[in-house]
Amino acid sequence: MTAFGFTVHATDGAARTGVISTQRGEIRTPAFMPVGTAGTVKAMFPEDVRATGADILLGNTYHLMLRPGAERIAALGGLHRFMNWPRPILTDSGGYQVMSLSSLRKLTEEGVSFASHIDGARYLLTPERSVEIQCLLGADIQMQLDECPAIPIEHDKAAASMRLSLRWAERSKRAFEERATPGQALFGIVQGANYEDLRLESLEKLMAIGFPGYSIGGLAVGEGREEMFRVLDFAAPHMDKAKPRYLMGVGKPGDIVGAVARGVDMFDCVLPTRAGRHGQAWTNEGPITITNARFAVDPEPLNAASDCPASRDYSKAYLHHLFKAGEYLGAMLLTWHNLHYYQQLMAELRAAINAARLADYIAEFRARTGERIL
RNA sequence: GGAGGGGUGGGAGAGUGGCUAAAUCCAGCAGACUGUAAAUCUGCCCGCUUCGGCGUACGGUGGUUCGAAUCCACCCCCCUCCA
Repeated sequence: MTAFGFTVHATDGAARTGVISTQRGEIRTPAFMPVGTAGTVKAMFPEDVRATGADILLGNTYHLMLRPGAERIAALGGLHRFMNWPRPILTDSGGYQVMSLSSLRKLTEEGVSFASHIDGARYLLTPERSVEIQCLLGADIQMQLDECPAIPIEHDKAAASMRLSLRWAERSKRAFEERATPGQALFGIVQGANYEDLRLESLEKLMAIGFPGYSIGGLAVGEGREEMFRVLDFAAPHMDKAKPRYLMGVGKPGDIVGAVARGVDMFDCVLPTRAGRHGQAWTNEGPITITNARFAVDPEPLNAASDCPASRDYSKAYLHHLFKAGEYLGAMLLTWHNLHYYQQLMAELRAAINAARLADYIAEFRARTGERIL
């Protein structure tokens, strides 16, 4: 049994490369984790996800507890076996659904009660139950239940929310220590919206509780890139350098590049998969919408030099046609391509940090994509 | 030749006197998507526009009416059945 651990290999400014060790394998950081909410990275075979370069996937407490149910997955051998992904899995706690399903839930000190979006049945998700579910799933890295409020939010509301998440962090850790098996890890989540005093209070108290990794939650929720980077600028330097830092739910390639430069080690985002299903593809020159009329007769692939079949072996005209015709393969190919693009980006960032030339890489990235990265 | 039904915006198809530049769907054009209630959602979609409007428009012509896609007359075309 490999104990959970994190080793930093190289640094370049605030950025660093490293490896997270888990019982199911190593995670090269900075890492991008494809999102497999309901036990599948939508429109992808697990082996193809791995082939893009993913070391770890994200799964979801809320969706899996509703269907097929955490106990059933446990009875079937756990989530890894269930979805045929033998490598590490990180599970979200359901905290994001506190925001995204705000119309279907009720928040109390005890926890969150949801009316299932599937059949309306009521479920109570407490910090303890969330940990229990994540243990039943067999998640290698678990998240504490938290409240993820959208920005803008008034200071006093953000403070109350952040402190509730802190109390839930303590309860989550207690439950985790009772239940988890060796090799699993539970991360605490820093909240506090875009208020420096709240973020620092959250960080300090979370570190006092003590976690093997710290997530930054409640960003990319409406504040914009510049504001998100401002929060990272004042929060990241205070985070434990020896522990992985996970920026939850982020983001666009430009967001990731900027956050890596500020010392973030882990990311997840639905964007490459969702946008891929919706016809958007990231290229070295930035994102394109494959359904645009100009691609109808474009014989070039998305990236002729790529080692990803989806990027290299199909013309834009063909991809355009698949989307216009509503064919599944279009969504499959663009998802595949986008996931590969993201993993390629992470590999390039790691290589740049290891070579101590991240600033050059970012300048080059900005020049070719036109992205604004402060 | 007779009887009946019908011709509406790129397509399908509502509408049967004013609330109609005309529902809805599709096609088309563009945009959004950040710890996934998302193979989803939003906007545009006759022309011109200084975005307030202006012009033209529901097979054709003429008429009734303050007002017609809607009522009347004739004409043209399409479909079904009978001969």
